Amino acid sequence: MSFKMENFEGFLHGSSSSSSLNLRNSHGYGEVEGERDNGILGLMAEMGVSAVKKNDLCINKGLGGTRGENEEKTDKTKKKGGNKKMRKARYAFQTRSQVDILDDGYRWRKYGQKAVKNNKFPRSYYRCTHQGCNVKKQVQRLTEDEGIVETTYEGMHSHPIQKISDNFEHILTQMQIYTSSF
DNA sequence: CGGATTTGACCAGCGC
DNA sequence: GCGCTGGTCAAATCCG
Repeated sequence: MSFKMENFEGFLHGSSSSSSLNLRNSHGYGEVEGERDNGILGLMAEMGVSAVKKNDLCINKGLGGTRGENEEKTDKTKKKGGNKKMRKARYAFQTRSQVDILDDGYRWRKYGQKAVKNNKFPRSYYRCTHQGCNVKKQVQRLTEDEGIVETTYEGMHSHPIQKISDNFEHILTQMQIYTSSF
C-alpha cells in the first residue's frame, strides 16, 4: 500500500500519449531573488529522480490565527528589508486521477478545506505531519476536467521519505515540466 | 484513547 | 473603508 494504484487508474488507462501528468510552476512564486527553483528539485530528489536539495525555506509559524488572548502578532510574514513580501515557492502537479488523495510517500494531515471561486470543487489543505517539517500542499480538482486533480506543493521536506513509492518515480520520469503563467 | 479529519470562524491581502 | 476571497486555526468529531 505504498502507492495507491487506483489513484492512477485513470492515468494509466486514459493517458493517450502526451501529457497526462503535468507540472508547472505557480506564477508569482519562486521567482523572488532569494528563492531558487529548488523546490521541485528537492521534491524530485525525494522521489529519487535526480537533483540537489537545499533547505532554505522561510518558515514562519504563528499564523494569522491569533484570536482570543494570544496577542504576539509581531513578526508574521513581514517584508524583508524593504523588499516585497517573500513567498515560498509553490509547485503544482496536475494528475489525472479519480481520487483526490495522492499518496506521494509522506504523511499529510488535513488542516482545512475551502471552496474556491471558479471551481465547483473544494480545495483541501494538507500539512506534513513530520515534526519540524512545515511542508504544505493543497489538493484541488479542476472544474473544466474533473478527472484531473491539481496538487500544489509549498516548501521542501527536510526529512527522508516515509514510504517507498517507486511507481511515482516512474511516473515522474514521464511527467512534463513546464513553467508558465497561470 | 490518540491521532486524523471535519467544519465554522477568524484573519490578512487585495480590489473597488 | 468595505467586502470578497484565500489561507489557517482549533474545537468538535470521527475512526483505528
